[in-house]
Amino acid sequence: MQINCSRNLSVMTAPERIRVSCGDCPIRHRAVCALCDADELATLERIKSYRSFAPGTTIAMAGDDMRHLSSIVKGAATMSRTLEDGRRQTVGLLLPSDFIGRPGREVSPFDVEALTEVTLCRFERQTFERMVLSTPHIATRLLDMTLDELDAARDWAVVLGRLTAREKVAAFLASIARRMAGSQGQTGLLVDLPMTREAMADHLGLTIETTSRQIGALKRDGVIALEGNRRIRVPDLRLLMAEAGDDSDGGLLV
Amino acid sequence: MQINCSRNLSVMTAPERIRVSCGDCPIRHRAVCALCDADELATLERIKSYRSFAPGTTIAMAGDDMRHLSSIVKGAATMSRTLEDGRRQTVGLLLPSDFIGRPGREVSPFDVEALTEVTLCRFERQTFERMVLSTPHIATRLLDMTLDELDAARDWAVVLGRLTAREKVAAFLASIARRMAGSQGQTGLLVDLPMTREAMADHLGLTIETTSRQIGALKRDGVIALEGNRRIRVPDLRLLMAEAGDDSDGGLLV
DNA sequence: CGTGAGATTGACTATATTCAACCCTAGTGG
DNA sequence: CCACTAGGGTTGAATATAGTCAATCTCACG
Repeated sequence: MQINCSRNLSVMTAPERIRVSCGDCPIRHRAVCALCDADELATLERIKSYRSFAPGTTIAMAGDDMRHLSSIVKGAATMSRTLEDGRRQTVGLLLPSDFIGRPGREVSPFDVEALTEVTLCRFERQTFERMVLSTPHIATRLLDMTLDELDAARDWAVVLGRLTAREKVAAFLASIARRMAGSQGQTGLLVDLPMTREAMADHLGLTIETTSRQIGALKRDGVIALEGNRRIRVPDLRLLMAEAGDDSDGGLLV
Repeated sequence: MQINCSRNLSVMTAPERIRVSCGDCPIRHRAVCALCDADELATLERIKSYRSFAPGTTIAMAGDDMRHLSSIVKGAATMSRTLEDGRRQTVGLLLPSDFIGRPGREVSPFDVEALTEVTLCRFERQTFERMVLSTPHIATRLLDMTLDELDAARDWAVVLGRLTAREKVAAFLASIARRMAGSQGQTGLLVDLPMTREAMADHLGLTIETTSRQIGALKRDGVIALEGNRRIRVPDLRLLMAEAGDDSDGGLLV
């Protein structure tokens, strides 16, 4: 479990003990609490707790008891499954506002690992479950988020099942570009990749080598430019999306 | 769009006009209405309508307006996406009690096609949406079903991304065996396949030929036996599941 | 009995994997 | 200050797996 300083950790620090008021929360309007009114927010404020994880560390292992349900406030994590012989498949990329866990289940079906420094806003499971039952605003929002994730998971099935290696890589980069859109220079979109080639490969159902080769090919063809290993420039997002084998604008997101 | 009589349609009949009372409904305790009490059921009874589709026909096309949300009462259908160049990936196999559509969206993101004769129990979308908001029993059940489907979709991502062709076919047959478990003879489990090799291939991210070859290989190895093209006998389900590359009992279902 | 869709089989090919070597960069310690 | 190290990344050659193309089989149905 090496500590790789993705960007914001030049010195290894103890996890910061953040405590943000819900009103100032960066994911206030996108997370599971998005629809909550002032009263409901006050309740959440009382029962929430924060916890941080260093890059590369495990947030939950498949089979673990889930004592908490959480929202990602900051950072990126993966949800994955590993087969007995070591093959691994990432089944979800978790970004700020994404929800971890589900009401009514105590055991995590997947491994969850921090890619970068991750901050979670956590609720004790049973407390939250009670709150879901009594708070339609939360139940409704949770249903909506879950339906969105289901659509995304199904879109991803098309990527895994039918796209070529080049198309897979292009689809992934395009989806990251959309979700993590960095600075929009006149030279194009700057996108920080929150993960190694290995994590990308696990997400795409490819090997590291194939992933690397396809990134190289997209670079050679001018579809992307690299700025170090963890950052790409996308001169023309339309071009990148066209490489993803689906010219429509719908679908194909993580 | 050929009509292939999978099993129960020796003569092509006009779709039967069934009308079951909710109390007698075969999916009463598994569908979106599972938690409803007598009053709620009475309301559903008033607003529901039935519609049947012949095998091979289209229930909804990607991009279509969804005027209704439905539960599958009988039969099997697929949800799939087709790329411009014709590549197709099935993203979900729909069986009795499964729900089609989602509150809050007017347009279907996928094609939905009947594999066998399908009977739907339908609700006009906006009426149902209002009912979801006012009926926690429905909202709760819908959330639970959606979370289950999300888990299944993620499990399937592992199949698509990391299993070999043989493992994919075994995983699929095992999942069907579990969900459609037919008669449990002393010679093993009898499983009716509700689909052609092509539909299987589309579900597994393989070609027809590879799918056929792997079925042949599993047969030669005694893991399965064929009784015609649409029915298999599974002498030992554990053996079949072991072929699916995941020896655990969890996960790996459609 | 002829037809046609679905299924199987074979030969060849393309694509991604495997195995291995090597590069690059940042951090470490002499 | 510079050599050393290690993790991540890239590249090349050989290989395996699934795809493609084409022929053939099967069987329910007309």
